[in-house]
Amino acid sequence: MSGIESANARPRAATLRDVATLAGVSVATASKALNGRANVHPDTRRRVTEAAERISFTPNTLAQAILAGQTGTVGLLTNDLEGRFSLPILMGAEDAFGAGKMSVFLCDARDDAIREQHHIRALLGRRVDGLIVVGSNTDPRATLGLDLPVPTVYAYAPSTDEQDCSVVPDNVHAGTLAIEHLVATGKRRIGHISGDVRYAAARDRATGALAALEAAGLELAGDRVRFGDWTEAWGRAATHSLLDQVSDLDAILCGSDLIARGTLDVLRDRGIDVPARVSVMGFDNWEILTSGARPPLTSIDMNFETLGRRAAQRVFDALDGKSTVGVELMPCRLVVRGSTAQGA
Amino acid sequence: MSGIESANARPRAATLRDVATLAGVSVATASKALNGRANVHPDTRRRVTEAAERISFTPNTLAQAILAGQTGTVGLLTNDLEGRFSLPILMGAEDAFGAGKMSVFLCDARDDAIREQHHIRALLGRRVDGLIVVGSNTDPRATLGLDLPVPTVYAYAPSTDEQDCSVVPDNVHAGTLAIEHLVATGKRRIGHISGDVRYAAARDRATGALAALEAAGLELAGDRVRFGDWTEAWGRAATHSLLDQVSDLDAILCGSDLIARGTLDVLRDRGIDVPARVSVMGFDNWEILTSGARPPLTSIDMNFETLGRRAAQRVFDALDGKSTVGVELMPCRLVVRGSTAQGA
DNA sequence: CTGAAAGCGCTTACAG
DNA sequence: CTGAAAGCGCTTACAG
Repeated sequence: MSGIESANARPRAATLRDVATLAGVSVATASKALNGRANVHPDTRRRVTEAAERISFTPNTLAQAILAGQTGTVGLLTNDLEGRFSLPILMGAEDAFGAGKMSVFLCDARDDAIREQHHIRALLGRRVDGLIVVGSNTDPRATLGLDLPVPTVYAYAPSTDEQDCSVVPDNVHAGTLAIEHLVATGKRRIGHISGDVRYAAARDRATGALAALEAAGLELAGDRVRFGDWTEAWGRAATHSLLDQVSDLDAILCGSDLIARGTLDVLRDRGIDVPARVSVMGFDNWEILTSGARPPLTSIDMNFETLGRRAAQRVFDALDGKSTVGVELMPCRLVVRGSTAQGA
Repeated sequence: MSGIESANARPRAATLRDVATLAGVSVATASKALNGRANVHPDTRRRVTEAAERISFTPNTLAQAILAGQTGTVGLLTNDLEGRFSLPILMGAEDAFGAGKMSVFLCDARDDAIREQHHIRALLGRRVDGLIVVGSNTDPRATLGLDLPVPTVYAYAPSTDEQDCSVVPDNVHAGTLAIEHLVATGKRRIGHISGDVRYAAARDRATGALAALEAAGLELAGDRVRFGDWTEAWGRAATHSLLDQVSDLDAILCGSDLIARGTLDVLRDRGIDVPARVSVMGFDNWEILTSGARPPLTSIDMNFETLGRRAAQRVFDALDGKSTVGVELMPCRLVVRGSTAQGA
């Protein structure tokens, strides 16, 4: 009873040697049998497989990796606390890699350079095959350096260095898409309220929107884009000011779904029918905000999963030597709901 | 020019042998020098350190792990698409493990048992030291089995098996906290609107709320809890019905922030002052919903980071042999805002 | 203080 | 078809 084994003794996981012994073959043969190599007697293979099954043998991927020089592992370094981007991107990456082929280390750097370096070292020590870096917004971010020993792809936020590989949503095109939709539904007096002008997302969406207005031969209602911040409160304030200035306003494009919620509230307060008199749309297609709105909010989806899949694909490409550099812009997608379409 | 090296040849990462050669010592000595072992001549240590620095040597954690029998790695298996719970839990876990000490594999099973098994196998193959399983809601979920070779902690959703270790938010207490706050602010005619009754979260919060009402010598306004679904639309519908039924209603406790948003909108539509005449609160403390509300919404925070830290702690405990079983309930936290407190 | 040797769990030529 | 040997990158007794 006074044995050396403690109550918490967890049995070491079964090893290939255990399997081999149980099956009465050498480790080499066991390895070949399990890995489907040719030149193994069917009976032997069966015995080995059964032995493996019996003791729940799971090959030690670490040992395999150390030989193969590849770990089947990717590091996803995020700065996005809410997981608004990271999780969809992770899912896209998982899909692209093929279920179970690659495992993903997720670390959160919390927009802190020190913590980021820390995580990078840890990931490199674990010999990840590649790195995907997810920013907290679409502003360009400092590169991790070009001398990283593994292919690195910047997702959502591009790297400042053109030699890096970045995959970001095409916010300019998103802005264009939005205006084209409003124009197609017959709107002509369109205003634009957006978030903090210091964000590239705000500026890019506005750029696309203004270009599309010009292409349609229209002018922006309210003289200028109302930049402010990414809040409902700003959406409300700017909507009041826009309505007061432009009496024949018939649509408001909002820089985010959150801002759009503020806009919808004010229109409702002032008894203005949406979408009949003024239609509204946002960006991000954040379901929690769009689906419960009155009416449900039309929005531009940033296609995060596609983004993640593409980022993973580019890690693969680099691994295959098909390295491409520069910023790749990913298309966004219009999702129409009641705030712009009667009866939608 | 027709060499065998392809354009994409990525140099193999530096190895301890490289360092040793460069420093003119044996691999064994290099290892000791770098790992701060005693009995290494200062000069030798310096030469080795410099050599390592020079060629950016990062020790191969896989090789170390294979010897140590520990990988310093934990698997986080989630089913929470939005990352609403997973990311904060991941962050809590990262903190608990100590920055850089442990790395986390994150996989999303998407509430699919097959995919879950798939990920488990992959994680076990990678010899994670432990597993944290995050559910998509607080309903008990099927156990992964008690014969897992590594300690497993269920977070957010408890395991159905009492022999497993689970860490979940105390929704009953959350309900109590909420009512106590409303009562403390002078409210006496309190109604409760909640989400889908099939969710434990809805039932538990109601249980806590009713108990607190009784303790305060009050009755639930509106006869019964209005269970429905987790949407703003339901919040609106139920609020209308509650207001129509209870003329002297002075507070509405909503089962989630989303429902509460619906409630706030209806109160505003009907010109009822919040919080002076009717105060409102929700659960989850989802900042995107609470901070922009009119007025900002008081809510109960589920303390996800604390939950994650605790889950990680319990993985540690199990690793140390201090294995505890059963469901651990974690306290929630009241966050007061304008919807229950004048001038807050 | 230093290094040769053994070994972690696996795979891959290479003999038999 | 099978197995002994070498080796991946590292660490840890054990001699010197």
